Amino acid sequence: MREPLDADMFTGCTTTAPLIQIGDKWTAKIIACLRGGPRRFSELQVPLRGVTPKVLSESLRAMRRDGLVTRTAYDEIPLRVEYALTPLGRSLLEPMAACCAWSEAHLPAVRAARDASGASGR
Amino acid sequence: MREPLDADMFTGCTTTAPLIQIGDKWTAKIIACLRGGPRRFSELQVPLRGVTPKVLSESLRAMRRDGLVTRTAYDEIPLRVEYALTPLGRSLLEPMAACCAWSEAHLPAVRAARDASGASGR
DNA sequence: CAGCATCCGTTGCGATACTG
DNA sequence: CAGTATCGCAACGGATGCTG
Repeated sequence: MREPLDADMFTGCTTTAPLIQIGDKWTAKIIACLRGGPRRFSELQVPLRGVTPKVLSESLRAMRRDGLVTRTAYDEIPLRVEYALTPLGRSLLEPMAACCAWSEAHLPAVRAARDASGASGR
Repeated sequence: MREPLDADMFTGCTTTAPLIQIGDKWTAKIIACLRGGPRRFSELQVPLRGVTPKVLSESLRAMRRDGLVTRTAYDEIPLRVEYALTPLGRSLLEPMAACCAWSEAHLPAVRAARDASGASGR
């Protein structure tokens, strides 16, 4: 007989803590965008189609607070601000790569399973 | 000069597709719970503190549809139903382990960064 | 026991308009 | 250019009660 699940299985789980929000809509993509070096605010808006300045700004502020990115403002006209990954933020690229590899390898299977069960949507 | 970001950088990105919801509140934990073998509905509710039957049921149904878990009902009194990982679902344990490893390694740094910027909350 | 139905609060996200 | 301020919706998750 298998042992019962521990009721406190996740109480101390660091991953549980709502500390880093890479599960939200944009954070992971922002990190991917910054992979090749610093980027400007408006540069980020291009691949992140449809992100509004407000939301992008919120995401970046949260990431700064968590030490994932840095913000550097240059005194120029017009204004220039660049965001870059910190070493901490860069370290996130590894687990992200693992997730992307899984997706590429197994997403067809997921798609097939979905098509199989309840042929039309559901 | 760095090349500009591709506007279509994420348009074909499989990870972008809202196909698998391991980023939601419960899916990843359910997978972790099923790691050691099949579990009953009520067994899952124990470590997943505070999950309501409705939400757990919804999550499990979505996971079944995506081919991550199987559901087996036994004709007994009282009712018994067991959920188990499919090979596909089990394969998710790998990237999940990578994410957990990152958390354990770097979450103290995140916490420190957060404490440093805006000492009290914010 | 294993769920489904209904209602409801919170939150994330987006649209739009405006400022340094 | 790089944001902030306001508004509003829709989706997710939770609470409660009922059924096979």
